[in-house]
Amino acid sequence: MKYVDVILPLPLEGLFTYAVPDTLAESVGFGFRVLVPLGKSKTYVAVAVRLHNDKPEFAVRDIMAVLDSAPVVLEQQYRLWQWVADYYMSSVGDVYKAAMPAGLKAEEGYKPKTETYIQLAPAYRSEQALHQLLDELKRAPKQQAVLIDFLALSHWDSLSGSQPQETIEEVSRDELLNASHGTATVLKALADRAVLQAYELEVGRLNTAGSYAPGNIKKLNVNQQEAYNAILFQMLRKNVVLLHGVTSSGKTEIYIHLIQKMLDEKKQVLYLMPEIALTVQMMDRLRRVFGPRLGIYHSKYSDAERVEIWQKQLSHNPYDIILGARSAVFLPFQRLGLVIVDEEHETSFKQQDPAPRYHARSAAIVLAAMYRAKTLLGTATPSMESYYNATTGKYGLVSLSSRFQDIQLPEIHVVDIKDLQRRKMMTGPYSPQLLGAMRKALEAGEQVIIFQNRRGFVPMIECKMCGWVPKCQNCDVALTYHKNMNVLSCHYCGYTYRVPEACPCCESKNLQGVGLGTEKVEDTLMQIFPEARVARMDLDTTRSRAAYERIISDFSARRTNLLIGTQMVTKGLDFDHVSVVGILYADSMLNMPDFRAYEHAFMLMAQVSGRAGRKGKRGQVYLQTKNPQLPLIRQVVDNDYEGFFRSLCEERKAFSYPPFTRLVSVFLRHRDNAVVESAATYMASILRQWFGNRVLGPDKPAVARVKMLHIRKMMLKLELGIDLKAVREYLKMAQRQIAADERFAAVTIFFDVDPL
DNA sequence: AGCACGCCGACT
DNA sequence: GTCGGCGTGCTC
Repeated sequence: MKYVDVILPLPLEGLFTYAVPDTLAESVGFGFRVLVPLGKSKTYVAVAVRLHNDKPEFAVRDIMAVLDSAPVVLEQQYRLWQWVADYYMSSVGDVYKAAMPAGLKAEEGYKPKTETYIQLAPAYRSEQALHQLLDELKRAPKQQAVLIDFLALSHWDSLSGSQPQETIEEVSRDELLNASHGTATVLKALADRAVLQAYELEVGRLNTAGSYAPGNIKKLNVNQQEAYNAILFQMLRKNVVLLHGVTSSGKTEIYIHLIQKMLDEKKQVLYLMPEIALTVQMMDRLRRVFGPRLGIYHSKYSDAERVEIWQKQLSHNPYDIILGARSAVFLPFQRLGLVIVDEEHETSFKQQDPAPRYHARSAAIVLAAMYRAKTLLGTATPSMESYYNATTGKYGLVSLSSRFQDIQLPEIHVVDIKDLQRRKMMTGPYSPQLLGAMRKALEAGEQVIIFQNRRGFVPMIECKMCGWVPKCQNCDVALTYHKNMNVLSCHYCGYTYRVPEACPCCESKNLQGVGLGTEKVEDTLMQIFPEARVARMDLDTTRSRAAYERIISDFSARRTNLLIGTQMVTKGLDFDHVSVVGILYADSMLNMPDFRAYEHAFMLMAQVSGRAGRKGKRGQVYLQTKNPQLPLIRQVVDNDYEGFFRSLCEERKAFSYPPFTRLVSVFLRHRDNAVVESAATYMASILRQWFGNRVLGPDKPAVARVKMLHIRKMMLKLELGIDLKAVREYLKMAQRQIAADERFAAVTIFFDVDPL
């Protein structure tokens, strides 16, 4: 008897073993999907990863079917799945779930897209029969017209005799209806008469648009060429190279040359971009050069499209370049030569909520190593970790400090809003300097970006009489007021509530908003600049791929001239006519109770400032803050990444934070606060036995209850060089020990390795 | 993750 | 006396 070990798409440890009936024994192999029963009534699509003859001790069940005739998961992919599961302490089943498009994991699964086509019934395929038919249709002029149009579209030269089969064009139903102005009814009448017949044809969803046009590659300028050469040189010795290039230094052009070099060597390239920044701009730029050799893989694309890309990558004719977000690291590659991680500092490369909580940058480096490929990290503001690795020599480092075509770095004006408020010179959250610059820019036909990192109208509502604040029933957070929908919404669980007319405590009607969200910015700026064409870009306005792309293309084409947004507007967008950027309140980014607050604030401000100024004109950035004296503000103004990095290093070293230590967060969740509290205390005591004062906490996180579950958090601070494998084993041991205690059996414990 | 099994409150 | 609430434990 043959057995097969499979991965189930469930958060279960380890593999499950099934028997392979003799009838299927020849048709299953590594990486094949098999249909298996689980429990009383469920069936799952599992991935076979080991075939063997070792009879297990437990009773095994038979696999029900083999779904593939060739592997859909390659050995290297499975190795990456194992690495992710191991390193990030999740099950392979979770990795499988994250890695594969839904269509490949579902039983009925992916349905090829079909289109209805029309053909002439065989009985009428002779000249004589056709003539007779057209004659008979004289009394049905609409039908006759549709038939004639059909014959024309299919190149069936009806009156001068039949055609050889090959020259007949397939005619789709839609095409025929469009061309003939006929109606579905008329077509149906012809079908009922058995004149025309419908049939279904599979059509691909994938874009094969454009043509491969390496001639469109622009020549590199001297600085770019130097950087390009330096990257190749560094790659002789290092597997990972960091390209630190200021905004507008032309990093993309360098990437394009590197990609072309890979194509010349018959290698594939994976180009990763942050989830949110996968812009039309980048797609267009790459497609103009690489045309049909480029595939796009992104969560905003339909699942069916993703299934087709997956299958294409397994075929004999895979895309040579994949431009994709995080999950594209899990695609099958046959001859990967280079991985580019663009905007490598972006935190959206780390998956936050469902497990596996993996960092796509790390996964990319591991993936590349498996193929003996190289990884290039690119950014204007390197992450702390990457820059540190570059300075210690673990990564190669290439800097590109001159801007393309002598575009000047933006001029950053620090505006002290504390002082202006005292002198009553602010118009709401706007300083006169910012408003003046905006007015000038808009009147000159230029564009403006305003950055405010809160969505909604106001992040909180408060009763002015008694101080009552509406909170979410399920989570410990204040509700955000959304004026457009006129609801209060919880940004943690998504629940919406009606806006109360009066305070439920004191019945006062004096409820007021506190704080500032993008909706309110939009509202007030439309009043101040009634002639401006305003667009807002935040989570609420970009739910669909179409909406997201429209906002960007409208602003690109200057159909809008004032763009308001959350951090979404900071990410890798290049616009040519933005002369003014406003950061309304820098302090909100600094007041986070988080050791990364400074890092994130610098990144955001540097990134959003980089949006200002293009060809020929120096951009103006207005940075409003109550603390203009902070060194961080100075570093942003001077575009002093080195200085920022040095001061951050000192701080991180002094307080033993990454990159001088490694962190693992431990979360406990339960619906009863007292239970989770004592479970956390218990777990901390277990962990301290092994890890001593490396254990911090347990603490209540900033939001201590989400979706009805109370949360506790501990942190492990581990010195570099510690045996991480052993650490993970101890953590799992502690987890098992908690689960074995009947009081805590229902407490969910999970880990976040290298938390952000 | 499902889903069945099982043990306690409001109904015929 | 039962219907059904969800808390617990298992699935090759």
